[in-house]
Amino acid sequence: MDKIKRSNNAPVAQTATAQVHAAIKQRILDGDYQPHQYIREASVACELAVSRTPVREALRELVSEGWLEAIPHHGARVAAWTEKDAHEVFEIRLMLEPIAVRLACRHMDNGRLAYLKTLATQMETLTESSIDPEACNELAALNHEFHRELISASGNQRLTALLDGVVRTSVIRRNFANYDATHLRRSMHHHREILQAIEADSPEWAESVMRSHLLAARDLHASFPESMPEASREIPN
Amino acid sequence: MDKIKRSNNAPVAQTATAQVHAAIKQRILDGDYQPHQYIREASVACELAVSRTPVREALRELVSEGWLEAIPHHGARVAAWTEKDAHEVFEIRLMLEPIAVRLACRHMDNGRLAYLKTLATQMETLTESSIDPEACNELAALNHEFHRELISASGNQRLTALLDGVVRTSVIRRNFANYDATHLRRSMHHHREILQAIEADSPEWAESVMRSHLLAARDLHASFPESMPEASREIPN
DNA sequence: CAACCCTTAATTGCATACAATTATAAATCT
DNA sequence: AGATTTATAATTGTATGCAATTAAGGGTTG
Repeated sequence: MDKIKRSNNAPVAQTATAQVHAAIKQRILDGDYQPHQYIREASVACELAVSRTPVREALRELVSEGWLEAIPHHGARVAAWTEKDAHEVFEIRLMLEPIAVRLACRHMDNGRLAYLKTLATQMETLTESSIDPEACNELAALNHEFHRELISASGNQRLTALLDGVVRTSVIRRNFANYDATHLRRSMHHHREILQAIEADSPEWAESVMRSHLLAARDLHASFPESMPEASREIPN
Repeated sequence: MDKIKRSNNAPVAQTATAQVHAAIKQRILDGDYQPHQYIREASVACELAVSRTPVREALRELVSEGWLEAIPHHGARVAAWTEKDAHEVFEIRLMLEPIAVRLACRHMDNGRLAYLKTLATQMETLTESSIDPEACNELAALNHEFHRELISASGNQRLTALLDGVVRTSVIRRNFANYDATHLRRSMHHHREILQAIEADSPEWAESVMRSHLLAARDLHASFPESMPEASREIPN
């Protein structure tokens, strides 16, 4: 009796607008649309065989989600990602996630904890095996799901939605291209330690580890200054 | 040589969509649209003498901003405000604003500080005079501007936008109806003390006062349990 | 009498046509 | 030749008409 889990809160591809929404987001993720490139309504409408109306609505949604930026009477273009953006996101995550984990200690239930453990195990298994691009994608997805589930346990739905938006827009390309074996192992250990702290019912411990986790990730990111030409890389954490 | 300040980042009422956006938001604020009431595209379009298209786009924007909630194939209705919502918002503000003020200490410049002082003075003047409804509106607006300007000084634009959204949706009715003279004086003192801490270049002090400020506001809010029937009141802080 | 199906009304979702605005570029004037 | 102006094309913004979906009410049937 597995409950259906929907990790992404994107609109289900039932209406045309939702389909266009998903399609454009995928193209941004895949790098088909490069930063600062304008997304023309007519082009997308033609390619996806729909009218401009659902395209317009999808673009508007993507703008409000931070994927695109709208210039009045000029259309929407892919949001570029600067070092300042990365800095801002880490600053915000450092304010929210550690305290969120602290709150999560109080509201954690066995089912969720078990799910988090399976996620951690899956990530560890992937880390130990070969590091092909496909595995990197999977690792990134699992990592996001882990963080999201942990935050969700705080019981604060607004907080979950907020962080979802903040973190999501920081992931342009889903790969761990510029990773570091040492960092990766430490990261996996952090995940385990957070779960152990929660089991030990020590909010301060869990909060502290999460803070270390994020600070380590920020440091790693700072050590890759502007290396990628077109789009920012995945930031492991 | 006053620089033009735009405290609200709402779309300027130039395009029809922006006008509809502003109009509906105002109606929500004024209580013309009550919680859980459906906003029909056709009605609004007729009343504002525009077509359904800009109405649709405005509604979609308001949904993404948290003013409305969309039910597929049923339209958008005014988001209701529960005690849980208020709790979540305070929890988030407590995570973000104190640290934001701490950061603001490092980036504060004289011009901004002077502006904050004038805001504080204006609020104090209003507090000392009579408490008519009009003064309450003005006080709430100044209070928002004060907090917003303070957070903005953190230098983190994303953080400013984030908090703007979180706080904004918590204000359904712009009044200080359920205020308390004692709280109000304490609140004004907090504002002054934060500015003094910043001038003294003491981030920890400023952060601590902001935390006290928010905790006091939360406590006040908790002491008015579900008193208002239709829409939530302004939460003074 | 209750449960089910079908019809109907209302509303949103989508497509197309047209208007308004702006960038581009050629042409003209100084 | 350089700057300015003006026409043109491309793109977004808006209006209207139609299709799809859903909720409700009346009718039918067991």
